[in-house]
Amino acid sequence: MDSPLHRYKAEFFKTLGHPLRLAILDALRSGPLSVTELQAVTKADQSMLSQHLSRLRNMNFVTARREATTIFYQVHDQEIYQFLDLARQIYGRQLKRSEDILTELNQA
Amino acid sequence: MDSPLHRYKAEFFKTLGHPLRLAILDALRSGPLSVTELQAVTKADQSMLSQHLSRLRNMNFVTARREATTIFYQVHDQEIYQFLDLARQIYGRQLKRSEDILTELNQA
DNA sequence: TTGCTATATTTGAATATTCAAATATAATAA
DNA sequence: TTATTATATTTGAATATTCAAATATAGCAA
Repeated sequence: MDSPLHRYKAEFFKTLGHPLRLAILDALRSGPLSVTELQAVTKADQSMLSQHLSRLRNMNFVTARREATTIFYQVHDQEIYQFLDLARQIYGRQLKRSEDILTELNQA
Repeated sequence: MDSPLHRYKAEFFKTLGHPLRLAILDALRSGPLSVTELQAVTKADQSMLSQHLSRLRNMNFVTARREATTIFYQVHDQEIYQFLDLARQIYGRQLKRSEDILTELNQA
């Protein structure tokens, strides 16, 4: 049952499984940004950013376009934000569950 | 911009970033299953399954209940399936893009 | 051409994850 | 009690990921 589909899907989620990559996607919510701008927003250094952008590119989360010497990144599919927001709702509820368990523990 | 929220969110996605863990969640779509049943469905061995179930438990993707000596797992929040299906749509489109690029390459 | 700016890639060490095997625990039955 | 079944945890080696530093490339201007 470890199908190629599950393997691909796992790669998809792994690509999202890094704080900086999530920060990059968040930064691109309001439109394309250059790498320099992303450096400013995310506080990550050039090499880090470039490596993580590369992974996001490979999974087609973002696309890049060159304008002279500057490269602008943008998300490939805006629906990713609907998806990320749904994720937030779900882990919000999962977090709440952890809190509930902690509360119970403290009361006992 | 590497906030605790991005770190938590990354953990959430990382937990989904494994083929067996995705297979487990898929297997639980139609209702709770025991570990033995999950072994049969996923073809994974006992120890593997237990370890991955443990990660899914830690992130509250699943809950376990004991019935005599058998332990049944179920998903904690059914909405996870809506979420996984949305993921499929998105990576479906992302895959399509890769295919398009390949087609272009072959034509050139 | 040289030099400069923006970005990408390579490299190797540090760290984290996975896997398989062995061992541990918990409930029950004999 | 001992044995059995179902599941969980620990351990260490194999593998993958991350990070930081160094190096490479691409476009442009002087």
